[in-house]
Amino acid sequence: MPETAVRPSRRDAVRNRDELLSCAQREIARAPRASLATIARAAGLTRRALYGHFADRDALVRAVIERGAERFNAIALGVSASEPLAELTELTTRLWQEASLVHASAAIALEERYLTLTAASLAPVRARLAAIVESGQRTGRMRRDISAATLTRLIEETARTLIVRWDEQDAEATAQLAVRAVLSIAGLSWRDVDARLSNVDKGEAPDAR
Amino acid sequence: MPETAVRPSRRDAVRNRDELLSCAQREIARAPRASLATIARAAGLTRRALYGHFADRDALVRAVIERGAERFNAIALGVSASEPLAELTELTTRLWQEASLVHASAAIALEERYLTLTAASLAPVRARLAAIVESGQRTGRMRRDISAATLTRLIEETARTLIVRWDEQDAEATAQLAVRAVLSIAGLSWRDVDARLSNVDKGEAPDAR
DNA sequence: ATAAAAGTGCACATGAGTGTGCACTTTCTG
DNA sequence: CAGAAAGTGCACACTCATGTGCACTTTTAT
Repeated sequence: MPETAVRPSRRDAVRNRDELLSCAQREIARAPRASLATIARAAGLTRRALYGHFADRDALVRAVIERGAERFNAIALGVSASEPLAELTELTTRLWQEASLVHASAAIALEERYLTLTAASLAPVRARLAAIVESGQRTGRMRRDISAATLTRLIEETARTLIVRWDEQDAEATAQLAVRAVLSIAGLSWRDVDARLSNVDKGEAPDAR
Repeated sequence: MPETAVRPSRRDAVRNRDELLSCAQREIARAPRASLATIARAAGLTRRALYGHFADRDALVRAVIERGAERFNAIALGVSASEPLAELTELTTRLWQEASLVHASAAIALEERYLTLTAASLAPVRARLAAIVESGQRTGRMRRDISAATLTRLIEETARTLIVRWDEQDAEATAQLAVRAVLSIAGLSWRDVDARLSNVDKGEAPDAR
């Protein structure tokens, strides 16, 4: 046998590594400058033990970003509906359910240092959204006064804003608010938005004007 | 004569204090944790000299926030038009011109520590916007599927997002993009938005739907 | 021109956070 | 059970930023 994997490493270590990532996610979302001591303590470990899992703070943060992006991308790829506006609605709603995970990525995304990594990690989501927007504009369901690229970015930022800067208690209501905002940005009048959210999945819905 | 103002203080000192505030504004906007050394150097002064103007970092930051809010509020109070949507358009456009000042306030506003001060300092702007929204909903020109308070906040956040997170070169185009986004959030369909921005100030414009 | 105000340069104390070394204990896993 | 992996506790060196003291020079206003 080759010398690969002398010992497969213990299971509790894997659990602890996972716990560290989860806690880092939460703590960093709460305060982007959360110290390693805080994170380790939250995971029930010592600061010293953390260094057994991650070389340094940078390695930990990158792992957190990639981990968040992973679930994010999975959701984006899983979304599909008969029509662009329905897809946009579903995408926004689904991502909302992962808001707790998103918070971290969003908070870190602002840091100049990790901007490149974040952008790269979230490429699949962005690509999916871009496809939806393109299809929406082509079929006349989304606004055409703004270029596809700009509109994609605008929708992305609007969703991010709602996710990051809305600490309301009523998650249900806020999620719907996000959908309303996104659909409005997409070009729909508020009456169309309202109608669309009243009769869910009624198949062929009215397009943008 | 009473002992008030033994020496009226030098003029260059006033200039330097002003320069410090401007640079602090810019540097903090660029990196919220900018060190006092960086700020002082940008103002052509020594870190030590900075302490001659402000007791500590906290005092400097508060002064920056209040300074930014001041111009902001002045603009908000100066805006008036015949009709709510026109007012909203003008408010967004005007605030855009002060974007460089806004950047700082926005960056600092995220800091838990100064959130109270920021909110208080910007109260006039918020009040003005709230009045516009209320009037817009009452006259049927703005959406009614979202409460006035929530819609006010939503518009505010949308504008902030566009201002903070858009580093494009073409300021003109971006400013118009902000207006389009804000009007869309207000409830207009994209065709109405587009029509409104084509014939500027045509007096009586179509309302929402 | 002159005295106070403003700014410089340095030194120093402080505090928080990072990353590492090392001896020791706990906990899995085969 | 035995031994390696994982974690603990503590000490240490290092960096970066803040805030202050003090002697000295430059600038401004009268």
